Amino acid sequence: MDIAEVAILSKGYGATSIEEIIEEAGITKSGFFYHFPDKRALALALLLRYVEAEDAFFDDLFARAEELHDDPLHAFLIGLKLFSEIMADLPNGHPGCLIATYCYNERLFDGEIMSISKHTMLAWRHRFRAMFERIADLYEMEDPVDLDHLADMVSNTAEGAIIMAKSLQDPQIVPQQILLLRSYLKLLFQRRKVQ
Amino acid sequence: MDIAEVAILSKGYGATSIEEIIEEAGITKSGFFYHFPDKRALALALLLRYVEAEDAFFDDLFARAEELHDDPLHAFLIGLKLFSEIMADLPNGHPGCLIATYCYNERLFDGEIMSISKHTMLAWRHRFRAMFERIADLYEMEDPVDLDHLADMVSNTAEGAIIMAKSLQDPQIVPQQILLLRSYLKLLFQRRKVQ
DNA sequence: TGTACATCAGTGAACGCGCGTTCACTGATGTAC
DNA sequence: TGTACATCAGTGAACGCGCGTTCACTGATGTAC
Repeated sequence: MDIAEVAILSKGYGATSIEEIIEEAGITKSGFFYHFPDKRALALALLLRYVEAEDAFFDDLFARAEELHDDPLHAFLIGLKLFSEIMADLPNGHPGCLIATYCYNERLFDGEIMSISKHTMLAWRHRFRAMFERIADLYEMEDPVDLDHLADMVSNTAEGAIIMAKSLQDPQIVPQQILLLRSYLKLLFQRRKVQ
Repeated sequence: MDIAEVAILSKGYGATSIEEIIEEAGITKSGFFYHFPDKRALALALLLRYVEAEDAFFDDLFARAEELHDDPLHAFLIGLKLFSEIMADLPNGHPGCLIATYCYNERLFDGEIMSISKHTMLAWRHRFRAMFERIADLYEMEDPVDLDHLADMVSNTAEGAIIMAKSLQDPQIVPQQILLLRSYLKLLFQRRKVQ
């Protein structure tokens, strides 16, 4: 249930009881255990669903951006702009990243969930690295940095911004920080086009 | 107790029981309640202690950096370099940020704890903003960005990197991301010194 | 078309455990006179 | 210096509650012949 995701994102996994999820879902506790063998199966199902949704989101986002500009750098910059606009328009701000919650609850989970988190982060690294490689083929970097680190910086910015936004109760921090990442990439690549 | 901080950082507040804290501390449960009126008093005490330690850490760090260079930009870049080196040398990586844990457990806490988190983040913003203002007096920005956003980017980078490092089980991500922030500031300010 | 059975999508009541909290107490140390 | 009392730093046992989980069950729908 989507209700469970909201609850876990605002209270943490260990502090979210099945009781309150089913109450909001209007189901009985036995009904819950009909669908999930135990509580960690819920955690797993939520994570898989979340990862899939995020992947689809980034697929769409950068596909749209690439429609708008042929150059990989400008397409990426447009993608970040679109990303920041979407984040700015979320009525209650970004609800939180499940992977971040799970990572601050790591001792509660078995290896499987931590392994999925890890591989999701690695998949994001590869996604963005591939995009940066295409950019670096066309543009010389102003300050040579590792492309894996740069790829991680995209996830990093989002994860950090979500925490800042929650702590400061200001959802606009997410789009602001995305635009700062965009500013960095502009300065890093834009100046020198190869040949 | 410091034991409580480690436990909370790896399991979350709601999922950390007093029982396991006292077991590791070698104290009885009644002994715990002699020191703290209830569990949330522990959360509060830990947060205050954590914030004080972080503030002292940044005071020291940038004081040392300013001893090494008079120019505010170069002093800041040196500070970030030192920061990244300290993070790289932590044997088990950064244990986690209490504010981040608490923010992903927000529904468990009263307004006081969330308010302290918020004001701590604001204090960090002011700290870094003041440093960027001194830099911006001497250097023209290559891409004009809001100094509050830029100040937030420092905390943002650290918060995000801690999550990435935990998820990917690679502590070196924290220093890597700090150095990327440093790279951005170099490109943003370094090129054009005023007059 | 009717009957028999199987599966699906749950329900309701009960379980044992561990949690946060309370409370009456205790032995060691400090202070007054 | 000795005694009386006060405070400090806990202890031990018990509490009630809510949690995750189990299990025997039930009514509605689907399928076979």
